[in-house]
Amino acid sequence: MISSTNKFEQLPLEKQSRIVNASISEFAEKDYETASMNTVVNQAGISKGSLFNYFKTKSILYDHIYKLALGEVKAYLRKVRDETVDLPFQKRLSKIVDSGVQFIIEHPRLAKIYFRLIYSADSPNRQKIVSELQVLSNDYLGEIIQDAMDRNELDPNLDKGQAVFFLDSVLNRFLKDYHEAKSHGDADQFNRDEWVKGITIFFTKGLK
Amino acid sequence: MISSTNKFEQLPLEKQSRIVNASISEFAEKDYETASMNTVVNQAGISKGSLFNYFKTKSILYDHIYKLALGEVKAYLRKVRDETVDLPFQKRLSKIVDSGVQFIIEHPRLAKIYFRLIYSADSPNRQKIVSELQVLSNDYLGEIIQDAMDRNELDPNLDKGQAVFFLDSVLNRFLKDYHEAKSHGDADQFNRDEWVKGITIFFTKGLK
DNA sequence: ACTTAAATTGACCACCCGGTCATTATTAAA
DNA sequence: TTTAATAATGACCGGGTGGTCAATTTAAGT
Repeated sequence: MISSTNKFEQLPLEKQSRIVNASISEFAEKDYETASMNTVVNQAGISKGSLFNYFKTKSILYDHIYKLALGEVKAYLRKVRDETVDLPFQKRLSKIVDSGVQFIIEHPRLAKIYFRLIYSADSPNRQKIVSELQVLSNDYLGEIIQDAMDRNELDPNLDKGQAVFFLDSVLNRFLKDYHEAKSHGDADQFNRDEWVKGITIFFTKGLK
Repeated sequence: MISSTNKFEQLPLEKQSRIVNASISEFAEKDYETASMNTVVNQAGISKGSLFNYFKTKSILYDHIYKLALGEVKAYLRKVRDETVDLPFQKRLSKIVDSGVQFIIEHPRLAKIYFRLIYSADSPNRQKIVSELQVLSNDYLGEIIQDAMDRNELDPNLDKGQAVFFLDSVLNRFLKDYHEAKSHGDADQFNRDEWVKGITIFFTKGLK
């Protein structure tokens, strides 16, 4: 079976990266429906026919790009998870937040695509993609919560599903707000350390 | 000063409601850029020229509709706030969640517009609107948290800003997921009472 | 150097968009 | 009933879209 990106992958790497770069910029700036293949083509400095030769349709190109973005996100998460296996829950949590912030700073366009994918509604196959992400997040955060429960750092009678949900809600929302504040210039209303501390305390002790 | 919706408001009510209905449906189904004035026109059974006579531009029509949606949301929130002033924090919280769920059930299209506005990126004046909403939510949840702090139901040394943020994150995410599950048919994986209980416990005691 | 195969191009297609405005239909005033 | 004012219409405009394909350039094989 021949991948549909076969032709693309056989291109010289320099050309590939020009195309990927242009696509990332376009899908970061506009949402799926509004993003324009013409813009990608012009920015990449290739002809329209070529682009449609490499990627049969717009949605196939989008697929390629979002998988790329998602791959980077996953790599980050895996890394921080593996690097913190032996740390207590609070430390782990704060490292996760930290690495999320770091990812946003290092890959602002990929972050934009990621958040657009999660929170917006018009990407193709959105339903399937989002439920895949839910499973991913469930596994990831679930593992970290389970570890903490095993070590008696969290209540062993916790409803794990709910706990994951709460964690996911707050983490994603924090990173999203951070990302938006940063891209609007008015970041640094976020004192990162203070927020990380606040989040971990909140999760362990609640608001009482 | 004459409102730009003046002409529209002088229309017979039946015609108004046909137009509003069609617009709500369209803006609920598609996001701003993708929503089509032609569709609105056809669905409402009026001519294109008329619609553009009532609302000079697409973005002015959108403005009218989103303000309408927001007004309904605010009315709901005000109502539940006033009806629960004397209740303890936990009861209040669960009533708020309940009324959110109720709103989604009663006004699914308005809910869609609301969530699209919050989480999507392409509405006109999005930045301004979102920061207005942030202020609104801050005032609303801030008041409820302050009340609880005054009554010693919550830690009086809480960082109120952070507390509001956590509350807002979890509530919005819960309602958004509930809304999506419902519109995809697979609701009732949400045991409402259990979730409401879980949320209130989480907020008061944390996960420890 | 000649031929053949493959890659690249951009003019072109049908379609849809938001918005306009001369024309027509409706209502009110005389 | 005639006239004047107002409301409603939809063909039309310029522009942009995703996608196609005959023609051309480039590369490979002999």
